Formats: sequence, C-alpha cells, structure tokens
Amino acid sequence: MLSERRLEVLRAIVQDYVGTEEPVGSKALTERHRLGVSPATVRNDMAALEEEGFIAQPHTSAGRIPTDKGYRLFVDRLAGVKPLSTPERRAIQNFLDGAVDLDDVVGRTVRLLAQLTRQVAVVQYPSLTRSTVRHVELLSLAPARVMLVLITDTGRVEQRMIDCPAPIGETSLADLRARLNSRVVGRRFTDVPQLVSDLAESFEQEDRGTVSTVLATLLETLVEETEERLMIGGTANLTRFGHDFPLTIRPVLEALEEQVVLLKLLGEAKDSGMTVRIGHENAHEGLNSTSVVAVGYGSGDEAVAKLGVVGPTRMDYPGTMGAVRAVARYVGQILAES
Amino acid sequence: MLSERRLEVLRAIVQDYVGTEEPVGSKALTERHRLGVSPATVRNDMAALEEEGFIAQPHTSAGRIPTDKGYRLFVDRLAGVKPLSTPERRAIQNFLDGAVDLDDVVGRTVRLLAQLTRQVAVVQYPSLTRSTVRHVELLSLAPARVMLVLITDTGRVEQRMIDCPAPIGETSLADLRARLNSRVVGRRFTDVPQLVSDLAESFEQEDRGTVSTVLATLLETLVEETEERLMIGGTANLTRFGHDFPLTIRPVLEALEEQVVLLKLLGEAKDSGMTVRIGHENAHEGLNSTSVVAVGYGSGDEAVAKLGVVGPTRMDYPGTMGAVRAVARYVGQILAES
DNA sequence: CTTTGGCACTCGCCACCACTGAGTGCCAGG
DNA sequence: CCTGGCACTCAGTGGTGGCGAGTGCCAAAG
Repeated sequence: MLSERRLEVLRAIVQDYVGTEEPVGSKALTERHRLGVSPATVRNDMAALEEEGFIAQPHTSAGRIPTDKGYRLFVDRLAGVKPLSTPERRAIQNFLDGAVDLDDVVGRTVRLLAQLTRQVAVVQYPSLTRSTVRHVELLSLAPARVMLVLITDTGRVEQRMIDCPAPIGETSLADLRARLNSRVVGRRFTDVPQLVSDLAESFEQEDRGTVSTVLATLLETLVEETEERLMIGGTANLTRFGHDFPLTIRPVLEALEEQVVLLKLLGEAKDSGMTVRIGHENAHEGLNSTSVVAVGYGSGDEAVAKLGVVGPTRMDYPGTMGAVRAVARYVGQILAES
Repeated sequence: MLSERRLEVLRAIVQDYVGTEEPVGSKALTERHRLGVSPATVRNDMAALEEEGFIAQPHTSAGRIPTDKGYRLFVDRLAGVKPLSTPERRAIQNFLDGAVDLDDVVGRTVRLLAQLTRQVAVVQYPSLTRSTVRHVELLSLAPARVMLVLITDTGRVEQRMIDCPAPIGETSLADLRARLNSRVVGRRFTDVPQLVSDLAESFEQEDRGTVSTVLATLLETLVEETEERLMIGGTANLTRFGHDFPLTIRPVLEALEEQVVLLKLLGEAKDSGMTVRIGHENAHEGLNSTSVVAVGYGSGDEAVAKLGVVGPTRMDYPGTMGAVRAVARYVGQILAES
C-alpha cells in the first residue's frame, strides 16, 4: 500500500508534468510543492512509485513522467472534478441558447467544448434508439412517388423517397397517414415494427403493395437512423500535442475521421457518470497516447447520447472533466426545452 | 520572354521538387531529364528563371524550388489535366452509386476525394440559392404549435418549430398548406418572398397573426439555408505536409474549422471551369502555403455547388486536377439521377 | 524504520569545430 | 549561345568536451 505522502508525490508529479510538459525531478518537486521533506526522501518515494509502475523515466538521469497507470490512480483517487467559474457557466449558457435547430445545437456544443478544453471535442447526435416518433408525414409528389418524412422528439427529421409499385390515391394516402400516426406517435422506435405489422391488411387490395413498401421504408429508416452520427471539432488543438508531431498526430487524425471508431469509443463509455479512458485503455491503437473523457447527456434523466473530448494523456483532468460535465448538463437542458 | 527550353527546365524543376520534396540542382536535373544540354547551361537558365521570380533558393548553395509564381506558370502553361485511369473511374462510380441520401452522397464524395488526392477534401452541399421548393408541409403538434417542414428539389429537408401567437384550427392550417404549396412549389427560393407577400391578408382576422408568423419563419428558413454547409475530410493527409509541422499545419487546421473561411474560399473559385489558387493567391493568411483546387458541380448544366481539395503548394497539380474534375462529374451525374 | 545529507555516476543537451559535398556564379574558349 | 573549368559558399554531418539535472546508494541522524 502506498503511504499518504507517496500519493501526494504522485499528485505533484502529475500536476507539474501537465503544466510543464517536462519530466519532473525530485529537487524541482520539493521546491514547487510544500511536501515538508527533502529531495532525498522524495527520491525514495519516486523509486517506490516507479517500482509499482505509476511513473517512469524517459531515460536515466532524467526526471519522471506519469505512466497511464499513474494517471489512472490520479484520476480515481487524487483528483476531483474542477467546477467551472460562474462567468464560464454563463458564457456556455448564452452560447448554447442561441441555437436554432438540432444541427446548430450539436455544432455549437462541439465548438464550445473544443474551446473550453482546448482539445478535440466529439459530440454524438441524440440517439434515436431511445427516441420516440413525433410525427410521420407522407407526401404525394407524383402519382407513384411518395415522400416519407419522419420527425423525432429530439427534433430530428429524416426523409426518404419511395417509388411505389402502383399509384395511390390522395385519400388512401391520407388514410394511411392518419392510421400510421395514431399508432406510432409518441412510441419508441423499437416498438414501431410490431405496431404497424398488420396495417397493410386493412387496405384495399390495390393499395396493399404500396402500403407495404411505405411501411418497409419506414422501418428501414428507423434502423438506419439508429446508427448514430456525430460531429467533431477542435482538431487544430492537436498541434499542441507534443514535439514529436507527425508520428503522434497522424494516427489520431485518422482515428478521428473514422466515425465508426469514434462511435465505438463513446459507446465504451459508461451510460451514466463520467468515463475517463487513459492511453492504452483505449481499444483503438491510434489512440494509445490519448485520453478520452466522455459523459452521457440527455433531455431528461436518461442519457440519449454521449459527448466528450480526446486529448493527450498529459491533460488537465480535473479541468477537462469539469468542462465536459458542465457542457453536458447545459446541452441536456437545451434539449429538454425544445 | 522565356525560351522554350527554359520553360522545359521549369517544368522539370516542378516535377522533381514535387516528387522529392528537396531543392533540385542543375546536375540532378540534367541526369533525370533528357534536356540535351549541360548542367552549366541549365544553371544559366535557372539564373534567368530566378531573375524572373519563378524559382528561388532556400539558401545559397542549395538547389532551387519553385515559387508560387513558378507553380502558377506551370499550371497555366506547362501542365495538362491528367485523366484518371479506367479502374479509378470505375471505382469512383461504384463507390458513389451506393449512396442512399444527400448526406451520404456528400460524405462519400469527400472521402473519395481525400483518398484519391491524398489531400484534404472539401465538398459544399448543393446550394439552395438556385434550388426550388419541392414541398412545404405544416404539422400541428399542439394547439398553438406548428412544425414547418421544407423540402427542396436537391433532396434536402429543413424543419422549424413555430410557436403561434394564437391557436389555429386544422382546417385553416390545411388551407394555408394548400395555398402555400400551390404558390411556391417548383419556384426558386429567391422568388418565394414576393409570391407569398399577400397571403396573410386572405385569412380570417383571428388567424392572420399565426399565418404571418408561419410565413416569416418560412422566409427566414430559406435565407438561413441559403447560407451553405460543407463537409471536409482527409485532414490526416496534412501530416504529409512538410517537415516543419506545427507551424505550417496549425493555421491550416484552424482555417479548415472555420466554415466561413472555406465557403469564401470555394466562393472565390470561378463558377465554371477549374480554379487553382496557389499559395499567396489565397486571401486567407493561414492558407498561404497551400493551394486550393476547386471546381463547380451540378446536376444539370448549372453548377449548384463546388468541391475541391486543399494541399501543399508542392502538390501534383495534373493528378489532383484530374481527380477533382472526375469526382465532380460523377457527383453531378448522381445528383441528376435522384 | 524513516529521513536526511553527501557523493559518485549517468547521460542528454549544447556549443564548438572541422570536414564534406552539392550546388552556385563567373569566365574564357569552342 | 553552349560548355567545361574553377573558386567559392554554406547546410549538413559527425566528433569532442563540458555542463548540469537527476539518479541511486550509503551511512549517519532522528
């Protein structure tokens, strides 16, 4: 077991390293933190910490830097979440309040988060799996051409063009629209398939083909839209990464372009509470020298999607976690209002 | 005036420099290109080219590299557009054919372009200024709450929530919907304002407030949506930029995050034909060491939007131009079909 | 058992230096 | 106008030595 002071030393190392980006030695530590012991003692502690794998030396005769394991301990036991200042909170609210639609909310959120944390921000669009249907609209554009518009409670709109096997009359279409809506409005996506399964049967023979096609398209759209989208921003902050650019930054940029990777990344985060994944804890190889701080957000109690930031393992965890949490809360509020 | 051979020397310099990324000297030139003259002669030519500002030396006793002006001459008079190979064309078509909706088309295009050119790709969404209205839908969600859905001929859908000053009945709403559609469907966005200007007057006193609000929102949406969106991809390719990373790459990433900057960038491109902006020809400072190759694309004859790539001034212009042109053509086809 | 000061050692970093070689400009002769 | 020759420049390379931050270990003190 590590003594209280050794933890204190680790905390000091992490803080200094995050601040200076340079390996930190025993002497510098005693000078910058009031540990109340001599450098020699700190050296002993550092040896112990290294023994346990919390810190490491880049090369002999250099200071120590925290390992992933060290950061993990720091995050779990030594660091709190640093709340934002009141002006910051106000700025967030003002900025997000100006949003006009869902795209705008997500866009603003991603910019805000990037600016606040000075890191790469990732915001997932509110998921549709837990969403409900607000309205289904059918428009006849041509005799045998129908447009399906799906509106969700999170404010998202999706449309599909449908080529019908046979022309359908306006009245039949209006009929279908009405019946469809009476069955699915307010219901969850996942419940829709069984709610509409028998709908085609109640129509005239001549319209059944078309109705089936429309229903099939609706279900397809629901499934497709359950695959989630996301937005990223602040990639310019990657330039603050380290000195050894090309090698570090390249795989990160590549990973960030793969929506699939990012979705998986966010998906791995716990549904509730903040998740911090440090360095090699990230499954994706390109992100082995980055940490991901993610948290769920939602309009009500339930999280409907996640957002977070990606940055170097050497990041200001308390500050970042504070910003991420605050932004998630305000976005949740905004969504609840609309 | 520059002799034929001197132009040939310039071409050789550009080609070699693009290939090797290293300043090219007179001896290397005569070895790798059959110029039929000695290094000494080439040196004289180079001196002349430098005098005219087409090439420069990073430092004395180093080879020459092309200047922006040199690239300009190369692009204008020495380089053709290198057509893609048949397999490449086929790959493009296959890849784009799989797209299911507009977002998907744009997304695939941007990935394709980034991969093909190994540079940063920028694709503007089909512009709405030249678009027409396909349908306007009004949905009553609550007594005094209406949702406006706008569908364009390019397949885009926009929605707005409207809080009405007074409740409006279903019949009045249906009436409004019908009249609205009969006036604006098939019309250009720019024509809509005057087409609906007198519409409110024909309604009952009690509904006029709501009708005006709805119309105002519609116009607002049209204006807002005329501000164009775009998608970028391939930022990982920036790592191939040069050796002096942080300084070069940072402003570029920053510029790329500013949609406004990019839109202006594409906006500066000619409406028809390909536009190449080299280095300082770009208005934006952060892009002073990049070149932009852009071209309009559209479903018919008219260009409805633009796409292009951003890369180092030291890029393979013929190849890049070929790829950009080919992709634009195929996207145009896809859009025309849907 | 912990803490401390002392001490020898390691090793990355930097400044200095000389050498090498690619590349240049110039010039005189074909 | 082209060419070969020649002197010159200068970035890059590699070797050397001193500096200093930082370490590990140890013996003595608390």
